[in-house]
Amino acid sequence: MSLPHAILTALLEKPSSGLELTRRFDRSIGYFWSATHQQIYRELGKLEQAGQIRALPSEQPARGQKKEYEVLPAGRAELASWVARREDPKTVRDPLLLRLRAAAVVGSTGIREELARHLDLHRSQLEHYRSIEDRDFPPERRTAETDRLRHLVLRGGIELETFWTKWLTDALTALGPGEQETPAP
Amino acid sequence: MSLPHAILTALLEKPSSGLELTRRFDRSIGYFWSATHQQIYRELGKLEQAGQIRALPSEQPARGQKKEYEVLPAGRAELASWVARREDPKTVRDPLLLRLRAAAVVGSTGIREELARHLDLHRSQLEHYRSIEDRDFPPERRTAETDRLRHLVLRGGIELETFWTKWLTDALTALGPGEQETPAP
DNA sequence: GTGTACATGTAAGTTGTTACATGATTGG
DNA sequence: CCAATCATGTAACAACTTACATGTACAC
Repeated sequence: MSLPHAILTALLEKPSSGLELTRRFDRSIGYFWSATHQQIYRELGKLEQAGQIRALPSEQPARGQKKEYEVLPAGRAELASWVARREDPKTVRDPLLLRLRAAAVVGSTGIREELARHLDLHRSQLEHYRSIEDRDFPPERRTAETDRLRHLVLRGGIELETFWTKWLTDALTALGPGEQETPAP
Repeated sequence: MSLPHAILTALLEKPSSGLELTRRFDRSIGYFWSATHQQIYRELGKLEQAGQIRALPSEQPARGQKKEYEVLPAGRAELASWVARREDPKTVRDPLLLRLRAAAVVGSTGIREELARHLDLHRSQLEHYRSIEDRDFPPERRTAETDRLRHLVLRGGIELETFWTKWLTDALTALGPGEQETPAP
């Protein structure tokens, strides 16, 4: 139940069309809640029907024509109530950890390369977050409530990627350099 | 595409019935890939049809009767190939980070309590993982390949929970003690 | 005119969630 | 016998994924 709220947040930050939202879900807000354009268009339709957003008045509401949305008071109220809601952390589902556990049973052939590849990906994501932090959150911009909150979210991303790079580095060390034996069938 | 592989791994570790699997998905393997009993029964049916597992011979294959499964060679092969497969880390979807970002727009009323609650949950999960580490992975049990891999997975859980407790502690400090102002509508 | 980027959408399938249904076994 | 627990399952829905369809605008 988070996608509609992600969209409401994005639209409050700046009214947008479906495709603009899609692009913003590929950076910024999408770092914490990803979505494809199909999900977004469908959800925009639902939110409009529910009276939480509306399309900005324009001449041609046709296919292929840009359609901008803005949040209505009902949408803002729903978002505020969601922010205050209690919701337990969702149970973890991590394919890489699971694969390592499977490797403990069927043998770890080929998994070293995969770990190294993931390490690269997480390292570059970490660098990317750090450059955003340098650009958008210099020390003097960390006093206003809004900026403090946004910076906290980014810190979450930075520390999460830091965790992954550290754990993957440790894992590669623990696995050792060479080929691993395969447990007998 | 990870649930079938989680089940294959669990069944290789120990042949089980659907309900036993469900219980193991509530601890151990479920710490990295959670699933409900409905998902598990459905997937067991599919895996059996695909010839990757089979029900151990027994008299009554009736409703209400326990049915144990074991992995067939085809299942083990599929699991091994999945372990060696490349798969990018899935894009992040974290409701709590998203909620904080929404709070930056509509105001953070009530979110402090929620962060404190999550901190408690992550702290106790961390303690739980640590007790498992003490029990199952004393230093002398970290030399065999299988044990090293399983320990790595657990370390992943431990460091992930460490990240959350640290970030949540920082977040509560940054938010300060009192009520937060609400941005004007 | 046509290829490319922009922009919105449909359709089908898989995975995950929630609620409920049914039968077997056992302790009191 | 009856309640509680064990055990397997159905059904309906919601969320997400993948592939494709359609139309507009504009540079060449």
